[in-house]
Amino acid sequence: MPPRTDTRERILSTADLLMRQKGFNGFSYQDIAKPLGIRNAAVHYHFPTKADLAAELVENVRRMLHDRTDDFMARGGDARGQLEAFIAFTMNECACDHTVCPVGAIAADFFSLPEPVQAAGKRLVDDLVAWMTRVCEVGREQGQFRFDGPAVAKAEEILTALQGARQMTRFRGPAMLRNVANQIRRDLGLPAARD
Amino acid sequence: MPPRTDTRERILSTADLLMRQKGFNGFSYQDIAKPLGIRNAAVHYHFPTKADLAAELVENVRRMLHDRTDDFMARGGDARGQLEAFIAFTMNECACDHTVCPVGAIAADFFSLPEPVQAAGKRLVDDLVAWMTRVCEVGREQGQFRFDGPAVAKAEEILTALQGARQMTRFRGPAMLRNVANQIRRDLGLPAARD
DNA sequence: CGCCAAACTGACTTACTAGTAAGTTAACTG
DNA sequence: CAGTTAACTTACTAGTAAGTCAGTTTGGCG
Repeated sequence: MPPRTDTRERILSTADLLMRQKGFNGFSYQDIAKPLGIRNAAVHYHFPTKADLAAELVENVRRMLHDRTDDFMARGGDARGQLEAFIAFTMNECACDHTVCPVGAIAADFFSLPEPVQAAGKRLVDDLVAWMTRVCEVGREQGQFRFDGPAVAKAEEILTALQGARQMTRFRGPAMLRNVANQIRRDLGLPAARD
Repeated sequence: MPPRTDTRERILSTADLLMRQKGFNGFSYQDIAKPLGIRNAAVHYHFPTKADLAAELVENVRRMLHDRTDDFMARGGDARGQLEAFIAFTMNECACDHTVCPVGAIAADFFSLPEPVQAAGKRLVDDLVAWMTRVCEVGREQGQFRFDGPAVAKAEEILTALQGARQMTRFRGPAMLRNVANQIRRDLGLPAARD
């Protein structure tokens, strides 16, 4: 049965935005409660500690990634389509609300994070790398992508470049992310998108 | 004349480490003062606000970069040597103290930062991109590097990949940064370093 | 209707935050 | 030697952080 209110979901979505805009240590339970018109304690009712909240946020992203990619992981498919969808997703989120990805949001503050949040981040990154590695493998086998070296290294390069670009966009504006996305395409032998 | 104590320098170096390990919002004046055996107020004496401290940290990095690269910026030189030195510097810092670069440290928390710190970050990123763009230009002209597209896009890709890799290393271990560095080399037509 | 439990509120604690103000020490300076 | 100043300490404020707990509202159910 559905919950009687959607408060829990609204807390998650508010916290998600705050964490990706300001980092794990850059927002408080007050910052979540105020715009939702609820009290501090209501947030604690749903998420006893901040670690619970952040870990669930990261885990949700991992589940979403899993849902979107498990078909490709199992049966393969259009590698270029997977890559372009990820780039588009990244650019869209970045343009909409100037957020970084959750990995970037917790990576910088890593050594000030509670252990469960660190662990959730590790699981997400492992899944991301596994998926992108498969995308690179399949893309090269099918002749869509051209690159030297192991697929995992190429995958890690693509992911880290996009993550870094999304962060640096805050200093240099959206052109940077477009440039990096295009360079990733060129390196793979794909045509760059027009700016 | 030299200052009568080195407290100011020791504050800077302690804060630098803390900020790059835990992020701007992940450490306090207490965290600086305690290991130095001084009081909270002594830190405020040298750096009235946390923004003053962080902005100076970032500005110091920019000056260091400038000092190390102004000869190359003015007269050109060995592009591959510049790139390799930067990769080595990045890998060394990362391995020593598990820090991210100052850009990464403040990028994630960007929208919770005081304006002077944001501005200092922008200046540093602008200088970094200008330098790496020149490295890519010179490297391609001299036939050391091979890549398609504008040099600035390649430069941004290299910088963002290294920054992202240095962060993700926290989740995946040092192999990730080595992989990314090698993939950057391969993409440029350079031989990968042995692991 | 009355009961129960989920979903809160109000009021609170404890700990820590950045920052300040006034006083102290010790080295240099005239 | 007296005065000045840099470099602090001690003691503090006001605000905010996460987290707790006892009580209240609200909707569903027998």
